[in-house]
Amino acid sequence: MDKYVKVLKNNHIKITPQRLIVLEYLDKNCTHPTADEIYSYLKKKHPSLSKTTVYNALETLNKHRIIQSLTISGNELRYDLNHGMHHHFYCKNCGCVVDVELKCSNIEKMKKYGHQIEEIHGYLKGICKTCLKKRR
Amino acid sequence: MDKYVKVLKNNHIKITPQRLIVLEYLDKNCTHPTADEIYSYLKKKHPSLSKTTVYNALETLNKHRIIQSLTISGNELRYDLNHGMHHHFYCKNCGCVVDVELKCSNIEKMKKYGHQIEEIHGYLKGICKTCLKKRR
DNA sequence: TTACTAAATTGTAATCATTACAATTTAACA
DNA sequence: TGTTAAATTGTAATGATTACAATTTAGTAA
Ligand SMILES: [Mn+2]
Ligand SMILES: [Mn+2]
Ligand SMILES: [Zn+2]
Ligand SMILES: [Zn+2]
Repeated sequence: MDKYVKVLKNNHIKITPQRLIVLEYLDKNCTHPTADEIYSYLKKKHPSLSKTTVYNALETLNKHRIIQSLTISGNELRYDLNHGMHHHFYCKNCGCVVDVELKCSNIEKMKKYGHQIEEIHGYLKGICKTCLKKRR
Repeated sequence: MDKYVKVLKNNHIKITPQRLIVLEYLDKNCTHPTADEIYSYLKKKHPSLSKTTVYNALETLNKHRIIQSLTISGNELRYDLNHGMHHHFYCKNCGCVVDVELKCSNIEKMKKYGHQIEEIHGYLKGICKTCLKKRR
């Protein structure tokens, strides 16, 4: 059975071609794309796709914790397959978002505050390696 | 000399009443307000204040690292006086943003990636203590 | 396989935070 | 006190996201 069909089945999500291609796109593109980037790319091969459907699919996948949304860039959400806890770096110059593998020791310590923690996001911002080189 | 005047002077920022009241508001309100919350409150005592001016003041203060902007809630920026590194908790139920004092050991480790780090944000999301109690 | 139905998709319009811009005002300095 | 570059103001534009109603479809059961 198809890998992505299985993911949706396991989460009791109705299987639709639109959800499958959005999920596949996020699985194969680790660029933390925006909804519009996902839409624009998929629209080429699937002209009947609606942007609203992309938003709906992302919301559904997010609710089931299959993907996560990143608020790192401020003016638009970015999406990421939920493959274990990791942090992110955002380049203020080129806008790229890349993974940063850092252990986070804060989860345990948070218990004392009494809030119920459901998500942890570590966002680092600055100028990426590539942009730094170009500036010389 | 007034405390806030001094802050602007030290940063070579032209002193205007609008910048002063925005800065004072953020100093006295640790609620991580949005631009609109700041504007709506100040507008009452300063009817000639423009929302654009609030945005401009926030941008200027942010550029000089006197304040920081938080992208934690996704659909709007929140602002915070820059009083040392600290993390934030966002309640998905009531929308509140509160400080979380956690040491972050990740700054040193980031050097290996080669990116130039200018900001570090730790965002925790879930349901706050108060909302948890109300749900029982 | 077919018919049914709740849910998903689609396209368009609305919302809302933020930014752009041009006219007016003002802080800083000589 | 006069000058001027910068700041403020009000309005219009932008752009991501959401609301909504009409249409289509996935899943189920006869
Ligand atoms: Mn990632
Ligand atoms: Mn804070
Ligand atoms: Zn870059
Ligand atoms: Zn709450």
